[in-house]
Order: sequence, then structure tokens, then C-alpha cells
Amino acid sequence: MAEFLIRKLEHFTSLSSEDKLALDQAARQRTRRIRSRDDIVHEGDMPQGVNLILDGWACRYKTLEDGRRQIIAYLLPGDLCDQTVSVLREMDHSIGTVTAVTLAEIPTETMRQLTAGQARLSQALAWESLVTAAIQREWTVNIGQRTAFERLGHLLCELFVRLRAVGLTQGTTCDLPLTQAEIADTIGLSVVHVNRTLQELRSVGLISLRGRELTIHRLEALQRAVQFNPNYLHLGREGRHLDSNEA
Amino acid sequence: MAEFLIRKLEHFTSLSSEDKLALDQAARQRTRRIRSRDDIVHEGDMPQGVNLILDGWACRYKTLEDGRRQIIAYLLPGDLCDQTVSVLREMDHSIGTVTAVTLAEIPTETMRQLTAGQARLSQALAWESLVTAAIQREWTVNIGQRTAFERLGHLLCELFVRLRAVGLTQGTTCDLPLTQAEIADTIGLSVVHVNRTLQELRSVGLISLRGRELTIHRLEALQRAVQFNPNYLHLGREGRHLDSNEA
DNA sequence: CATCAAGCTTAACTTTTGTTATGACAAAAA
DNA sequence: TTTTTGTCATAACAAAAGTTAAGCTTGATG
Repeated sequence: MAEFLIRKLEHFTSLSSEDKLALDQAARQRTRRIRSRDDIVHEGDMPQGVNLILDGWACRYKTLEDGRRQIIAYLLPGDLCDQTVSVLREMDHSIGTVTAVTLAEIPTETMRQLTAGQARLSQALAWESLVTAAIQREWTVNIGQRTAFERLGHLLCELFVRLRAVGLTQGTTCDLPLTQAEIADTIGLSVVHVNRTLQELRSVGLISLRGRELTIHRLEALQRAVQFNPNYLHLGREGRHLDSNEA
Repeated sequence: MAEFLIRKLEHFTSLSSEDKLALDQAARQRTRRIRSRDDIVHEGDMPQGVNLILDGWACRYKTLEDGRRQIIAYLLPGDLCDQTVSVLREMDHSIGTVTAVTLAEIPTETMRQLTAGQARLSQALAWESLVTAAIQREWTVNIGQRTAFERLGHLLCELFVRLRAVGLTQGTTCDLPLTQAEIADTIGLSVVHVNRTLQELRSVGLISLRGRELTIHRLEALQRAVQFNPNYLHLGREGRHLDSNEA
């Protein structure tokens, strides 16, 4: 049930079988299925317990009064949303699905038990939330400093590496269920410019993208071209391995 | 000692005198003074205990290989950096000062005691770190979706409201120790364009900025003009008050 | 006080990115 | 099947933002 989360956490530390069992049972208590392009949480809602993405893609987003929308984060299988958010009075952003999503609602109390118990597991969960924050910071850098080409390439690298960390890539290929409009709202570009930039990435032979299938032909080359440094994902050995591939 | 932090936390909840004493003593244990435009923490360093800004401005930033720099966050008096970051192996970004800074280094163990003890205080500290994350998300929206005019105005609103929350504004005025180059690196614009945009904000009579003194003549008007909605700062009553001013 | 350096301001010009529009295509709905 | 709708692709043009360069202020320093 919590296989993706477990796989992700094990990049940070190895978990005991009790740890894994506890996670798995927490994920089993209450699951929910939401259809594609639907909202899970609305801005203004009272925060509930923690959601764990079991399957599918979701995103955090914020909408301005005039309709402009910014996608703030992607939530992939194994991602936890809002570990401690129940402290706040209301949500300041929404969470919506990209594809159909299965999620586990983990009650606050269960979460407390998990983080209060084994040091290993609670450290691993702290690590997950620190990595989430690090990703958010990197997005600020990405949108603030990089060119359109770099921004898009960087996003694709990140998504690919994160998916690979939970075993959701096949060789150099992964599923990419985003429309160009969604990509545009993610990296702060217009749809037309995203299209132009995708053509550019294709024409230099770094990627293929057809339908929902993304192939990154030479990941190391793409990383270099867009200055993607995976250290902010703190993937331990795998992160280091990627670094050395770069040289 | 921890007066600014206490004032900030009291926007969320009222603290007992034991809570305040505990914070004050934690802030007294080891303080450090760093001069202006100097680094506090370098990317690649091993994370240490928690730093509390007692006085002055600092910022988180990341530098790309070719020298481009993005300021990721501002750390103002009363701000805590990296409450739980010691879980990570190394820092993925740097922290530098803007002005001369006095900070308190709170050992991990002291921090653990503060968050493990009184529910009130530990909730307040959780709130502080959730607000930090919310600010980071809002910056993604700001840089991703807003025009230069809105971006700059939004930044000024945020800094003003955050300073006001710790009592560091005088009427419609506050200290703004940033150079235009630093502002540029914050909102992803060139220095020249920041200058142009500042002129625009001045010419429509929304702000004055001379030397280090920023005056926001009509905060509500500026908020409306740049779509600044302070709800993401979760300042409780003060936040709501601002909302109603908008109408 | 004079000198210097950093930061600010402005202009002219270039590049990047956004906008509008249109057609092709493909998947979903009637 | 036909129709509709959403997505992708491309072009032509417009607007926003970047670059380079120069002169100006101001505050620090000798």
C-alpha cells in the first residue's frame, strides 16, 4: 500500500520491518479515489489529516483573482501532503488532481504515533518534509533565474529523478500526464512559449515527448544543459551517484 | 532577547510566561554577531543547530554555476532558520547577511526540549515553520505569475507586514536595507528593470523609497494594485484585519 | 576636504516572451 | 459515425524585460 513512500524513505535510511508495517497499516485505514482534474482540497478549507498519494499525480496550486494560476508543487506517488498543517486555521492554497488519484487519509493521531515512535521512522518523515521544502526553494530559483529552456529542462529532470526514486521510470522513459498548459502554469511561461521550448528540447535531441510518454535520451547531458544539480533532493547514495554521472 | 520571536508567535497564540522565559533563555545561551554582507552558512556545510535572528536582516540564497543568484527568502528579526534541518547531511543553499546581524544559536537539544514540552509553545513553533513554507510557496506564485510591477509591490507589502508583525515599522514607514541588485535577485528581474519599476511605484504615489527608508503611503491601495492577500502569513487577527481593510 | 567606489538613474537598443489567431489532430461525446 | 472539444503546433505581431553604457548621487575613506 505504502510501497512508494517506503521506497522513497529508504533513500534516506533503511527502515525496520515494523516501520514498514506501521506505514502500510496507516495507509490502509482510509483510502479515497478522486477522478482526474478534480480538487482534493480547496483554499479556505480547514486542514484535515495527512494525505498520502498512493497512485496518480496531483498538484498544489494557487489562483489569482483574475484567473492566473500557478502550480506550486507536484505530488507524486509516495508523497505526503501537509504533515503538520493541522496547526493552521485554513488552507492558503488548493490541491487538485492531474490524473485520477488514489490517496490514503492518515488521521492526525496516527501520524503523531508514527512520528513519536521509532526514531528511524520519525527522522525519515522529517527528511521527507525537509525535501519538500527544498524542492519549493529550488522552484523559486528555477522560475526566478533560469531561461525558458533551462526551466523546462529542469522541471523534466526533477520529475524524472523523483519518479525514478520511487521506481516509476522504465529505463529512460516515464509517464508525463501534464498538458502544455499545466507545464506553462508551473514554470511561469505562456503555453505557446512552452510549445516552442519543447520543440527546442526535441530538436537538440535531448528528449522525446509524445502523448504522455517522456523519454530523456541523455539525462546527464540534459542535467548539464539546464544546470540541474540533484543535491536538493537529498537522495543519499542515489543523489551522489547522479552527481558522479555528470562528470 | 527573543522579543521579536515572541511577538511573532503571539500572533498565533498567547504564550504563558514560562513559555516566554524558556524562549528567552534559549536565545541567551549563545549569540553571535556577523557583519553586513557576510555568510552565516555555506551550501555544502553540515547543518548545525537552529539560528534565531535577533537583529538585522539575512537571506537564504542559491548561486548557479555561472554566477546567477536567487534570493530564496528573507530572514527578519524573530525568524528561526531550519528548525529540523539537522536531519539532512548537507545544506543545499547558503545563508548570508544583508545588514549586520545578531543571532542566537539554539542547540538541537534545547530546541527539542522547547518543542517536546508545552503544547502551546510547540504548536507555535510548528506554526512558525508552516508560515515559512507558505511564504516560500507565495514567492513561487509571485515570480511565476505576476508582472514586474506586481512582483515588486508584493515583495514590499510582504516585508512591511512581516516587519509590522514584530513591531519594526513606524507608522507607514520601515527600514529597507536592500540594494536594487538584491531586489532584482529576489524577484527575478534585472537591476535596470527593478529601477524602472520602482520609478513606476513612486510615480503613482504608492510608495516612497529613499536611502534605506521605505514608506508605503496607502497600504490597502498597494495591496489591491498588486493582488497581495496576506492570508498566507496566517497572522490571525491581524491578517483578518488587513483583509477587511481591502474591501 | 578631496577622492573613490557603490549604488542609482536614464537612454538606446536587443532579445525574450506573450498574444492572438488559425489549422491539424485526436480523443471523447452525441 | 459525426460532432464536439481539448490539445498541440505554428506564424505574425506586440509587449515586456534584458543588455550595455553612460552620467549622476551619495556615503565611506584616506
